[in-house]
Amino acid sequence: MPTINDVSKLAGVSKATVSRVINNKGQIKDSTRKLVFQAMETLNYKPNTLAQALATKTSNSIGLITSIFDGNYFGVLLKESAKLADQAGKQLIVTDGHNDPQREMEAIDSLVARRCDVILLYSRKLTQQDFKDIKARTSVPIVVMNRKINDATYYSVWFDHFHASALAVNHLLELGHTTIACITASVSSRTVKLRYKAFQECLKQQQLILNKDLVVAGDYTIEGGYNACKQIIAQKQPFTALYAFNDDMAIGAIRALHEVGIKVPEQVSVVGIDNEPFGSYVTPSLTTVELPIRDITNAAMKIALDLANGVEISVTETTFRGKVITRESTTANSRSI
Amino acid sequence: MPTINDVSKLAGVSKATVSRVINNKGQIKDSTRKLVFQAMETLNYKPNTLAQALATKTSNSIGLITSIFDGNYFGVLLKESAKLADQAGKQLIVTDGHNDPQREMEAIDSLVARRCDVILLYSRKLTQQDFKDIKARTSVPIVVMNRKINDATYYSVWFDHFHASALAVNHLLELGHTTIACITASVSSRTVKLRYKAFQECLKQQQLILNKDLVVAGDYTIEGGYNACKQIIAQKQPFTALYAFNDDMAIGAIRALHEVGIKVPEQVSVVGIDNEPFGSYVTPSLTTVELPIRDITNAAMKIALDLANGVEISVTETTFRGKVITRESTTANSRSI
DNA sequence: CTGAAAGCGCTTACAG
DNA sequence: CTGAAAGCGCTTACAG
Repeated sequence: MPTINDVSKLAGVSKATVSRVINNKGQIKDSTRKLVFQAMETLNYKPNTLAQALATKTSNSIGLITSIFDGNYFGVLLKESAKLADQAGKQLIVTDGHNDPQREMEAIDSLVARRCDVILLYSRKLTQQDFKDIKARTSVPIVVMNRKINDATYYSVWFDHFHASALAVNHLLELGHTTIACITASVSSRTVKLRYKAFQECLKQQQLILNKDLVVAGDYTIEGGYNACKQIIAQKQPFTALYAFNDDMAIGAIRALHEVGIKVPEQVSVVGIDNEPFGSYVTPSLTTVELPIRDITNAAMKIALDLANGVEISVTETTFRGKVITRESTTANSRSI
Repeated sequence: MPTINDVSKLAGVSKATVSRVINNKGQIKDSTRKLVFQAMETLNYKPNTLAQALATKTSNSIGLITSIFDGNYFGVLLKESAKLADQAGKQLIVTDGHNDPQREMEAIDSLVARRCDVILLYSRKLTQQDFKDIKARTSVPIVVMNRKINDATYYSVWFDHFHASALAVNHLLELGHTTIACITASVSSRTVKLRYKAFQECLKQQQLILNKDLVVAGDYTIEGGYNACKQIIAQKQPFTALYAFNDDMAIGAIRALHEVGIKVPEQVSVVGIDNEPFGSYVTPSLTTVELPIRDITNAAMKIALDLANGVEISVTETTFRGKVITRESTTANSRSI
């Protein structure tokens, strides 16, 4: 690979001058600029980004830590991030947090070691204490996605998962359902806790009793939803609605109900969360809560890029809310009419 | 951020010695090693990866260029890559090729400028000539995924898309279908061409006529398949089977058929490609061709890591083949019995 | 408008 | 076993 020295020799100027034309800085005679361009051209020279980073102390890179790699949700998150990073001339370094607090910490260390300008952390497992510890170790700005952080030194962009969950549950309640089965998630994340809490509170508000036999944890996959629903059915207890913590599990549940001859939505209404694209194409089409993943990604990246460019940022917390998409899988509770 | 100099001062040794303990190279007295470790600990020192890269001329990073961000397929590709890179102590830099040859070229340049040890290129648009040009510009090893390259200086790992397509078509032919509608793809990629060619040739082999009115292009989305199928239906020409170039479009097509009262599979059999997880959970469940995306990613990453580590590699081309997964959406052609 | 020199934070022969 | 010095490929005051 040719270096700046090769270019400077061929062009017959100092490397300082070459550097200036590369970065378009300072005054340079047109004729020498031309000379340098020619030399770069014939050598097919590309400045070594690593050396530039070392000299300027900015790496022009953004680190992204995530543990989610499934579904439309993640694809949008990543495509949008890559696009925005690209537009800003930054490179995106993607790291798997393995859904484990320890590994997420290591991922941060590794991105810090690489001197990322800023880190995007889509975290599910770190505790508030962990977040404190991180700040003690590094001064690299961190934008946390999907979590609300009680610490003004963080920038966080998150979904109001309590609200999203309440939307789903209230949708069923409004349709007159009073016995609602629930497929929660086995991962113990803040998101799951908030969603479950909303489920409890919404029932409570209507003075309804939460039957724990009708609550089973899945693993966010279609199959997990299928299995969880089988377990619920095996309880042999009546229910007229089912709420799954994501669309994949809702689809699995519908399949399980279908297999034992329970009709959706005539006998059981089903609602999910995520608004996966296939939801409007399955039969029956799926009622769900849409989370604005594109918006959240854009907001997070905008903050990240501002931070990388040293722009002052005043808002440290941004909240996004979902909305119900009503389709065929939910209907009024016939038994309560 | 503390540097190696800070550590060396605090520990009272030269930075050469610090470097040695960091990299565990050469002989070091236990006592001084301890001293250095202590200093690193109290300063919370992390070596600057960029400086290391500059000094050693290896960046310990792998570039990945892709244009696909949808579906399970991409999630597996990315998760697997991230995991393997991580295990090997490499970082993964992800770049969007924007499904455009020009942009893919720029993406390569940018990864080369960052001195990636090796580049993984999931390309859909570059021509054989483009591949030649790239080689003239850079000596960074490139592993091409999803394409067969007629150039031994490349390493390529690809699906036999002709074969996969033939599997789908022959599956329908074996069930006695003779008039088969086809939802192809509007993107003009090598993959699409190969799949269409297989469609043509399989029909030809059975001396069947290909009715072009029954061939419509979609855009790989569910909605695209839905619209394409509407167009096909609007032709008012009989067909007993439909082959879509991916599962998403197949699902959309089933929905369109459903809406006009055409029963799947009783009146029309439908087959897709990809084996998306939801395929076994929709109604009717979807017959499809599974492409071993996990295998192909592993193979590509293994080659990439070997290249990064200077291991000699003898195989420059690896081919993977899919297999039919038969489910409910296809059945024997009743009219031909 | 341009060059010589110092510096970014590491590694690695070379000497001892 | 350890240190001084040169070098990786850039940038950027400083001088002229």
